[in-house]
Amino acid sequence: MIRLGKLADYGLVLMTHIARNHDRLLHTARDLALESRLPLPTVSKLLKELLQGGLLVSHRGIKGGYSLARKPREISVAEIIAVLEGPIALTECSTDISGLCDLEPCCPIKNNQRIISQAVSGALDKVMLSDLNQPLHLTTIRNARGNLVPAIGFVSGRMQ
Amino acid sequence: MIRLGKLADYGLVLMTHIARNHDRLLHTARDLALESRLPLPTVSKLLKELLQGGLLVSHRGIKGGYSLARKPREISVAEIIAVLEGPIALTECSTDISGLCDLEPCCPIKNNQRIISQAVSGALDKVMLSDLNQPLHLTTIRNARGNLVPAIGFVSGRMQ
DNA sequence: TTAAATAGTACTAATTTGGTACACTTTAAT
DNA sequence: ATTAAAGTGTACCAAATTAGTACTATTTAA
Repeated sequence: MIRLGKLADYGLVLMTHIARNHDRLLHTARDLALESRLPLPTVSKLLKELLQGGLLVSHRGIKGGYSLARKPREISVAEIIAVLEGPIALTECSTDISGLCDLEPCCPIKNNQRIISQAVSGALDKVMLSDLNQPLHLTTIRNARGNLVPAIGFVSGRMQ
Repeated sequence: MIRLGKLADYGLVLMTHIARNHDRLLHTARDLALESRLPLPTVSKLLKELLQGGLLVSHRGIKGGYSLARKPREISVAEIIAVLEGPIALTECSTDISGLCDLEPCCPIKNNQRIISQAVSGALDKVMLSDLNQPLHLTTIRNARGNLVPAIGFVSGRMQ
């Protein structure tokens, strides 16, 4: 399974929550922890990282809190994941940093792995935070080979 | 970083190698280990799993070995990963198996997470094993927002 | 019959990840 | 000025996952 760490998952939860309630100016770590049912230390840690990643802005001191640095439709899922888990890459080989792989000078599939990574990151670049707020509904259909493939559509009601 | 385990990475290496040399009828675990510079026990383990996943066929006994179950252009990277690491899903919530998440009955972003997972798996469904053999070349260009995005093109020479 | 190969199971070690604790800084309200 | 509520930074520990290895059984061409 291609895995996204729990922390990145939580981060998506928090960002979605802030985006969904963007009428509220500031969100404190405490409130977000309560509302998302996540432990406060973890929430604090995540908000800190999202701040450092430039996805949130903060106000310190009493009556402080966090809010989105940009509009929900201008923040991609890829960015959120990149901030919390580093650049999206499936293997060390596929990052831009050299010297991590001892086979590097002669590795014949290095570029191919990059292609795979970029396919993933390209897909996640297109999913914006605002998309996560919309009541999208996922169904599956069968393609020519008989495999189940996803189909995304809108539903009329607001999901809870 | 969205991570693919080392073993799945190795698996891609092995599959690519077999696809590249599909003129050779059978590939023994020993040969593949030598050629890929991977430890034999690990290679054996992977080939076994790829066999059980229906991606390889095997011939037992002396003069035995493995070969592809289908043509390289009919095996997707998504399938290989799914065989080695289970169904592609970024979090437990996004698999089809219910009951893994205690927030499930009221989790407002469950479907959204599915969408994210499907974006990834949809992207990897389109990358076939045969694509990994082609001398594709990856470059980056800047998009409207000034971010680097991937661009894939063909190169004239065969890379080694 | 033998040797070379795959097939299956179980275990151990290493790494990564998740989570927590604690001390420091900032700032609105009193 | 003081206080209390909030964010900020660092360091550390525990748990879960993953990687890797060893060993045994089975199959089959020569």
